[in-house]
Parts: sequence; C-alpha cells; structure tokens
Amino acid sequence: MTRDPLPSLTALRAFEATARLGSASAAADSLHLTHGAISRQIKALESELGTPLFTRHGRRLVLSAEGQAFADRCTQAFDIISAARRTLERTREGAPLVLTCTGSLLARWLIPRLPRLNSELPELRLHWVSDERESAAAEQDIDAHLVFTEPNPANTHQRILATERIGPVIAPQLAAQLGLAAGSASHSVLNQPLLHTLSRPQAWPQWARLYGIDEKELQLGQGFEHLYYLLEAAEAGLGIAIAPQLLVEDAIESGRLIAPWGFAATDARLTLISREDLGATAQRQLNELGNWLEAMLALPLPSRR
Amino acid sequence: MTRDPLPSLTALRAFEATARLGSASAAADSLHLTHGAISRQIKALESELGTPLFTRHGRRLVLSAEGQAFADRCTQAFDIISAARRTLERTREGAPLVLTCTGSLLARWLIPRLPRLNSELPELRLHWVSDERESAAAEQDIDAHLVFTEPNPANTHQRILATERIGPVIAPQLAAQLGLAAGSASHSVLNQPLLHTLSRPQAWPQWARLYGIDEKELQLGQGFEHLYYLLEAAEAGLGIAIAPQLLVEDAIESGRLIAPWGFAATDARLTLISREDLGATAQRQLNELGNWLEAMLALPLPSRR
DNA sequence: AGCCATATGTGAGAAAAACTCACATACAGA
DNA sequence: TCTGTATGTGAGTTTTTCTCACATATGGCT
Repeated sequence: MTRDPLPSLTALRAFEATARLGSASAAADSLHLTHGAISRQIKALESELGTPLFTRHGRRLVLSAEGQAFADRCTQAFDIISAARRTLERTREGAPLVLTCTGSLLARWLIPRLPRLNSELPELRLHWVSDERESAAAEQDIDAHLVFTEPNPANTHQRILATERIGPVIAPQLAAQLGLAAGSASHSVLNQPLLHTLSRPQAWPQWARLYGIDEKELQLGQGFEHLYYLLEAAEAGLGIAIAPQLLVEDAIESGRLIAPWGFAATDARLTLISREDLGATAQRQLNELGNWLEAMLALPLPSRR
Repeated sequence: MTRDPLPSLTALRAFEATARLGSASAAADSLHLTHGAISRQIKALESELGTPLFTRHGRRLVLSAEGQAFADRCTQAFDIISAARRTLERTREGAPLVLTCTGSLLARWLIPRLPRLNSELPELRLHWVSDERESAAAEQDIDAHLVFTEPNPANTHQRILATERIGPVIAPQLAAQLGLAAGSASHSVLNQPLLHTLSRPQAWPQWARLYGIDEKELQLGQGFEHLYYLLEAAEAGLGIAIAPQLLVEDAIESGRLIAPWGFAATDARLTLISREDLGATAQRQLNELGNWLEAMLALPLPSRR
C-alpha cells in the first residue's frame, strides 16, 4: 500500500528537462530558471540516487545508458501528469465546452444564432474555435467538432444533425445584370465564371452531377481559400458561388443573395463529432447543444434565426 | 518539444498520497510530515489547478469524480518514477548482482565456495539472498535465482548448469549401528525411518522409483521444514535423509555423512534463472558467474572445493 | 444530549529548499 | 590564441515548505 519514498521531484523535473532538451541551459530556459539552479538540482539528484546520470565531457552533458533509461521513464511520468492536468482543466466544474467548426460556418450561421442559443440555454457555456480541418475532434482540448462530412457509420461519437444541401448563389444585382430571373431553371449558369473554393474543389462538379449537367461544361473562375471569402465575393457581385444552404440562408433572407436554381441534397451531413473521453458534464452539455441544433435545423427557414 | 508547466510536484505528491490513502493524516504519516503540511499543499494545488479536488464533508475528505481520475493518473506517474528509481539502483555502476537460492544450497554449497569464487573472480560483486520459493527470479530487485528445477524449454533467460542427482545419506555412526556398510546396495533402507522435508515430499518416492522400489514400502519418519535442517539432523545421526548430491558432497568428503546407495539423476537441473530486463553490466556479471559455476560443477568431486 | 476521539483548517514563525548572482572552469572552433 | 558557449560553484537571498499550537468540525459512544 505504501510506496518507496520518491526522489526530490523538483530535482527530477530539472533532470528530465535537461535530458529531454539535451542541455542544462535549455532546460533552464524552459523552466524559467538559471542554469545554476539546474546544475545544482542535477548534482543533488545524482547524489540522492547514488549514481551519476550524466557523464561530463568538458562543457557537455551526455546521458549515461542508465540515465537515458531513467530519463525516459521520467518523461513518461511527467507526460502523464501533464495530460492529467489538461484533462482536469477540460472536465472541471464550470469549464466551457470547447467546439470547433470552419470559420464560414461559425461566422455565417452560428454567430448570428448565438444570442438565441444563449437566451434559450443560458446554462450552456461554450467556447467556439474556428478550425478549417475536417477532423479536429480528437485534438487536444477540443471537445467536439461541427462539420459537414459523410458520416462514418462505425463512429459512435458522432451525432448527425442535418443533410447538407448545396446550390449556386448570386448577388441580385448581378443576376439582374445578367438577365437571370430568380427561380429560373435555365442552364445559363454554364456561361458564367463560377467562383469556387480551393478547399472544396469538388463542389461545382458535384452540383452539376446532381442536376444532370456535364461537369466538363463548367467554367471555373476565381478560386478562394475558404468558403467565407467565397461568399463575401458572391455578395459583392463577383460571380456565381456555390455553398451549403445553411451558410447563405441569412443572406438570402435579407436579400443579399439569391439562389435561382435552388439547393440539392448531397451525401454529406452536418455532424457533431465528439471526443471519446468526454466527462459526464461535458457529455450532458453536448447533448443539450445537439438537441438545440437539431431543433433549430428542423424549423422552417424563416423562423430559424 | 516543450511541455506545459507542471503543477507543483510537491503538492502533487501530497495530494496523491492523500487520495491513495484516503486521508490527509495517513498521507502525512506516509510522507513523514504533519497533517498541516498536507492540508496546505492540497489547498495550494486546488488553487493552482483552479478546481477543487476533494469535497469536504465535515472531517472527511472525499475525492470528486475529476479528482479521482486525476489522482489515478498521478499514482500511475509516481509509480513509474518509483519503478524507474528501483531499476536505476539495480543497474547502476558498481551495483552488486542480487541472487537468491534456498538456504540449504547457500549454506552447504555456495558459502563454502565463496572464498574461491572471490579469489578467482575478484571483480564480481554478488549479493546472495536466501529464498525458499521455486520461482523468485521475477521478484523486485532480484537479478537471478539459482534453483533445482525442471527446465522450461521456452524460457530463454535460464542457464542449465548441472543435472540434479539425489540419494540417501546417513551419518557413519548410525550406519555402523544399523549394520549398513558403505557401498552396500541392500534395500535395508526400507526398514529405517526416513527423514524428509515438508517442502519436497516427493523426494523419497522419486528415488524409490529410480531404484525400482515400491514406494509404498517406504516408512517416512520425521519431517523437517527445509533441507537445511534435514541435513543437520542426518549429520546428527537421527536417521536416513535424502538430498541432492551437491548439498552433501562436502559432508561426505569430510566423513560426516556417507551415501551407501550412491546418487541417481533426476529430471531436475541446477538452473540459473535471470530476470528478463537485466542491464548490460548485470548480464555480463551473470555470464561470468554462470561460467564459473559451470566450470566448478564440471570438476571431479574431490577438487571442487 | 453531551463528550471524546478523530480528522482537517489555519495563523505565525521557523526551517529547509531552491534560486540568483557573479565568477570560475572547460572546451570548440575561428 | 582568442572568443563564444556551456557547465560548476561559493555566498547570500528569496521562496517554499514545514511545524507548532490552537481552532473547527463531526461521528460515534455512553
């Protein structure tokens, strides 16, 4: 039940940092100490353990074989402590749920609805972080990831919220200028330069297939890094963009964009993917958020805001 | 490459001991501190981590769920450090090779030969510990175990040194009294009370089988806990004992015992079983010892001493 | 209910540990 | 040989940790 007395843990920390970083000076910087402090701690540790851990070659500290093995174990132990601390901070009472999604989803759909979310679920403490990657759920410190993706049936830590629907959008001024009437089903889109994103080059071809249009006839125009810029460009009248309905519904509602050809469902789903080791509190919060999002997405369009 | 700053490790040690032992007072005893010191450290840690780890129920400290998870990780980390320290102490330069064998083997064969061993291999630092169990090789802090056992072909960390040979031995005075001539092959052993050990009850039946004697005819007399006492009893003339040749060769040489019926090989071998994670130095030392033992055991009997 | 044994919390000051500074030492490479 | 970089150390300071003594809380026992 009882354990052998541990060596001085302060000394151990200095030793481990030195071993890991390869020099006492680097360890001193890393621990915000002077090299003298490190040097003393290492000496003290060697004396306490009764064996040298480094061999001194002039101004160079080289780990002995046993010292290396010992240092590796210490690193392992400290990594465990460090990870435990992070977990504790993530799971502690009152800690916010940390969520990621792409900047465009955050800016164009979530942020406009946060006031309503806050008023309907005032207890829910959330922290949104934008992350353009498709899979950031397992990331350090991220509790869950909201993303359009094709669901993985094997993943039990995901919640499917809505079907992705994509469609071309255009500023009304540009539509008028081009002679496109809202609601027109014409294929005139083919004659226009199509704005697109570099992060999702398959969007236009995908849409074309859904509408039975030969994708080779598409004339791709300017590309943008992210959907967010693409939609700004569309609103500014730079051309025809393609986007998930969710991200343009506000713009359409307010008349900044129109979607003359409507939207078509894709195989992707708006999915909430959570890490597997969520604490009980976080899991509860996440469920509440999922419920709210699901309810919100089920509302008829005009009242979604 | 760099790591998050660790929490105060002194505080962590106090917390972990408290969590593990279930009380601050117990932790204080365990760490040779006062309960006040523990109490302060825990408070400091909770303040540093920004979350309570215990819920206070009057005079009782109860871990919160997150605190429990955190404590478990800390215990794991400290266990690693503790184990690493033990390993370091075992493998450090100049550390003796720690060996075990039974008390009888140690007293009746090894100790009489240690002077010769020390003079022939003066560099070899050994520490012999008696242990009556058959398998002590994986034991904490034990490098190797010297034992009569039936070898396990799958074990690569064993070295077979000699075949076990067992036979009945008797004090010459008693032999004379009973009318037994040395070298006699008679079955008169059957009429005598046979001294035996409780730790190895199969020795006499085994021998009887080797000589084609019906083991039911054996009349077991007084039993002793260990071979060591058995042999003392035999030398004192209490009856006929059975023992490995190795353990009585000195006594036979000096005339304290005789072996009228000789010795017969069994399936057991004198085997040096080592732990699997020996350091390079220890492995080298063990090889030297094994070589020496093997050479010694290969010598003709009179010069083995 | 009252009391006692047990366990934790805390203020003040003592003790110990850890740290810094400044200088010393040691080497590698220009 | 000189210079830049890295570790070692004596002396003194700062910070942390600990103890003591007392306070507080409570669970079980009579």
